Amino acid sequence: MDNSSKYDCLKLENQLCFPLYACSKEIVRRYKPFLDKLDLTYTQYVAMMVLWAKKSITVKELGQCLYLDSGTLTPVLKKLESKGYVSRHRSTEDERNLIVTITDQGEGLKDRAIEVPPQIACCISLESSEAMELYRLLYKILGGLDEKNEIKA
Amino acid sequence: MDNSSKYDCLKLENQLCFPLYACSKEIVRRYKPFLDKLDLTYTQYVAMMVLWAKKSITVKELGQCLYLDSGTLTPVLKKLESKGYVSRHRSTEDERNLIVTITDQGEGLKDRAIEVPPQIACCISLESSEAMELYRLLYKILGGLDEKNEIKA
DNA sequence: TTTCGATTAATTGTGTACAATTATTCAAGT
DNA sequence: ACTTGAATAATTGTACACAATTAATCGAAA
Repeated sequence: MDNSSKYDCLKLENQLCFPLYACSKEIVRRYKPFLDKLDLTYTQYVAMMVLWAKKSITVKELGQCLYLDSGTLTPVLKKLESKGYVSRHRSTEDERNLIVTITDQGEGLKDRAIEVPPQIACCISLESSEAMELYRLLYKILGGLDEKNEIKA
Repeated sequence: MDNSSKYDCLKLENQLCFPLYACSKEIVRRYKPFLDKLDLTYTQYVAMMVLWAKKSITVKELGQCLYLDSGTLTPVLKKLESKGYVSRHRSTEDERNLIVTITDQGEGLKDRAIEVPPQIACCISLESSEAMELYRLLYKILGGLDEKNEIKA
């Protein structure tokens, strides 16, 4: 018999966003014990990742990398500054821009941070090919969302 | 030439968790204009989804459905109660349990809520088969995480 | 040069998330 | 009945996340 109803789209198990939300949340939670050892939260950790690669970046650019705005980043970066991992200075060419620069101490964290990704990887129960496909699909969605933003912008 | 280094695992573009985190966040943000019309946040919306299906549930069970604890759910459910969408009562058999029940008004929201999923779906730039594969992969990860929890429990 | 719109961070206010703790209730065994 | 340990929700404290607003700066056009 047919149990379908017009309300089926409202069932949690028929949603795609919900497992995305739950999965993200649960994995970030798994990071905590490892990041605690570095005195970092997950948000601080991804910000440091950008800085380990770029050394120096404006808040605006960092926000574009991380999909975060200054409302979120300002307190995060102040926290990282208070821990001595980054410094914050206004650009001399354009004082509207705040430039975040990694410190030697922040650079030093890198060697301890490389222990983290393998320990997270092993709690993701996917085959390598599945992980790659998941990666592709997520960036395909993000790319689609970005496009729609550009239209607005 | 080979540019690889032992720090490659710390690059944002080599992470699987980051696009998961960003994608979840960005899609939830896309819900906002639609959920505003229902006077719901995303968390309140997923809680209502469970209640539209189950009518009545304990906070503990709801938390298991949504991967949330009472620290998050208590204020969310109090908010939904203040809006008149649910009622909250202690179980008479076991007063430790708080039972959340949907009200007629909460039930009434359902007809307006069915407008939401199609409008979100159209901003997810995936083929139907890709969406199904993404769904499968996300639940595979969630299942793996749950298993590891059960060992601890 | 003055003005005015745009850009950028910071601030404000609301609402999650979650770890840790607390308070209440239950149940099993004494 | 009493005690003790487990279970459940609520509370507390910290840290995002984001919309909306504000403040400072820049740049281009009048």
